[in-house]
Amino acid sequence: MLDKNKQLLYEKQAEIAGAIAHPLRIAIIDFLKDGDQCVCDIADYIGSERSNVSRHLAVMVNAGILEYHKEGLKVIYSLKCKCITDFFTCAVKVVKQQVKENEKLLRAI
Amino acid sequence: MLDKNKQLLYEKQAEIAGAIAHPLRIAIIDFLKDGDQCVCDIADYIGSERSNVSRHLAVMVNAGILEYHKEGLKVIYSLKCKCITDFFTCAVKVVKQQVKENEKLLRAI
DNA sequence: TAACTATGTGATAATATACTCATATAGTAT
DNA sequence: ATACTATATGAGTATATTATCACATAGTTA
Repeated sequence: MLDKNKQLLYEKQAEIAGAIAHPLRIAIIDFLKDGDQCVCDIADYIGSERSNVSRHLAVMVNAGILEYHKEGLKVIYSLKCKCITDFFTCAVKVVKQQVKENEKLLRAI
Repeated sequence: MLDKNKQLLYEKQAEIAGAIAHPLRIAIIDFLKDGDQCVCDIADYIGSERSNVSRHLAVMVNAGILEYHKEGLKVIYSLKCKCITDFFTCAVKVVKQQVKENEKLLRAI
């Protein structure tokens, strides 16, 4: 059975996974991988409203995967833990595996 | 700007992250790490209804991170891609970092 | 000070997720 | 065939997430 401590860790980990679990947030993480960016540049890049981007950023800061600092009017966001990109490496593997299976299926038709 | 293909990949990756983003599902993944299991044993382990567990399993199969095979009445689930545990390694790092920061904060009071 | 720019937040509506209970399905055993 | 066990699913409710708009805040510049 699950003990309380493990459960607590699972909740925290679920929050972190949840903070990644959105196409726009993944786009943001992928963008920040190549360097820190302010909200307006992120918004331009992913093509969404600043208020919306601001909220998505807040979700990720809250989960502990992003950090930020202010520069004048701008707020610059950056990845707090580069290891987060390991997830993407795995996710790509999973997607490739699925594509392979779909190809097999297609050939069987 | 984001191109269509990247956007498609981001959506798929978000689905995978979403399939991890629940305490019970993380508990299940952690449980399956040590060996394949049937629904009823998973349900007993995490302490939730079988119907609920069945749905959580379906989410993960759908996202491509679990697979299953039938053995008589039982359905045995297993991790499809061990690399999924890399995410947990990173998540633990993130959590530890947060704890450290909280300790700093505490000492400042 | 006034106008401006970047960011964040409250309120709302739309949508998605999660859990529960009852029921369906499929395989097993008597 | 009947009763049983494991699993999955439909329906309903409760809750959470997301996007949008309007507005608030904070720093900048004229």
